[in-house]
Amino acid sequence: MNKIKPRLIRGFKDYLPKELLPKKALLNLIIEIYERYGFSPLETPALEYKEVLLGYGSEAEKQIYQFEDPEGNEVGLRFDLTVPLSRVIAMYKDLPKPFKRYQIQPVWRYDKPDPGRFREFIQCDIDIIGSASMDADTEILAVMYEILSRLELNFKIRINNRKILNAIVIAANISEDKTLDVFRTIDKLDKVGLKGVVQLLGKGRKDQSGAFIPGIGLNQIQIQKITEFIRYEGNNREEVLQFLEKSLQGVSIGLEGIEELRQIHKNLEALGIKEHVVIDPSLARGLDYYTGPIFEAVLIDAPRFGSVMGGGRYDHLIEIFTGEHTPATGASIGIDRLLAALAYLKKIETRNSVADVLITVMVPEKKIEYFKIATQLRNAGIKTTLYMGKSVSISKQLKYADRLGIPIAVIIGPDEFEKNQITIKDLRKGAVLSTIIKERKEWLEKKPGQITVAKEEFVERIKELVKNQDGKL
RNA sequence: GCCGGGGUAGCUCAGUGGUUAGAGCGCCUGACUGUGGAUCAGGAGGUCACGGGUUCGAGUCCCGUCCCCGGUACCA
Repeated sequence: MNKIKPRLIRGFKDYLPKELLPKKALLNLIIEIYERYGFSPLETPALEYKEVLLGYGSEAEKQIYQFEDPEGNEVGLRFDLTVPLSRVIAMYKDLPKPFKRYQIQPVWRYDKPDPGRFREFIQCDIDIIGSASMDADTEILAVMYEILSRLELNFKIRINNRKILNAIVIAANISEDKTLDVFRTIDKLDKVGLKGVVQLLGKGRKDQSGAFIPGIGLNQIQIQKITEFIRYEGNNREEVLQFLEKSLQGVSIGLEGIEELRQIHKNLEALGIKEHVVIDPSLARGLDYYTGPIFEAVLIDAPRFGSVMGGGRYDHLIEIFTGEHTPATGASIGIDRLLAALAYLKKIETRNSVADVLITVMVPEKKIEYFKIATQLRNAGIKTTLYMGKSVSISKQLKYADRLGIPIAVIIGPDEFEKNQITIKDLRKGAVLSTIIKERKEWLEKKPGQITVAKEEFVERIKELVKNQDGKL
């Protein structure tokens, strides 16, 4: 028989329990917070009509997985969650507005896979549709702030405003068609540094591999005007606002943007959010649809992972579908990046099993008794697995628990059955001891983390042990 | 998309055109009285990415394809 060669489609990925367990824990935390802020869940189909997907323009076309379905419809996999959201807003006109929703679903993009970047990935979006108020932007920021705080991370949320960036471009006397190029270049500040940005705004630069990247071709005066803003660092939000007010006098779009940030600033003060959220005139973000405040979160202790959350206001996007002015603001969490950063910061636990308890089986004839014990633990809400392998060796079974990362083993052999007792073993304690103990005899005698208790109390004792885990995800 | 480097055991990698392709780790079995780790003894595991070519002979040289890595561009 010809074996089928097992292989994955390029850019796609399996999630084994070891990776999926922390990912699900993180998603649960995110959902809990989204809902606590009153965002309701929304799900939409993976497939949309191509016409819908291309609603925002055809630049997207080459990145969409598309095909003709058996009925002859031109369809494609969604590449983001904003397009389906817009369609929903346009289709269900009786939805009370402002409409607050979260959506956590996979999207597909046919672009080059990179380490940590796949063609199928999950987006975790929150958006508020139908509110032009800065209160909506504040709420989005508050959610981002709360998630990062709950993860006990050292983070910074940078905020800026597209109106301010537009004003800078106007103040620097740069032609309108170059606006977006300028924004994208500013967006590279973290990556290439101020010097690199200056080169890219002007003639261009050579990268590490020696390749030449052409610049935008601005003149010295224009470049200087831009750098004046992006190199500015204030001590607090108020200081940055005053700097901007002074520098953008007379550019009305800029003053409008500053006023918006001032309102957000006041709201944040009222919420007690101060140092972690900063106004940063150098924040640009690459997307062209942003119209107002924009935000981005970075982890100070893991800067190489880049932004882990981002978003902003997009007041003109949804009207492409609705035909009427529909202001909107929102944000998205880069869950894979965030997870990678958490792993790097050693803030996630990696195990191959969800189970907290393995019940070892030494006397197969008494399997009904073992099942009853498993049931007792399960009824108490403890994730329990009963050994199902063929070995009756306790050694094998403990090794099985060890390899799966199951922290607690329950041992019931002839002695325990006779005395109506149960032995509970905390494998984490042994793991610590094993680095010290060199003699097998001593190892066996120590029986680390092991207690034998009356059957009546074993559920309670295990509950305590399960609770006693560190605060990792 | 473009430039560069790579693909040999589950993992990390050695292997000058010349016998039957190796190592370390991991895995499996056993010993050490009903206890993970350590130790000891044994074992399994390979289409040398795939296809073609050169050659008496290819893991090794050449071409193509696929995939991975680094850089760059793009990223709703």
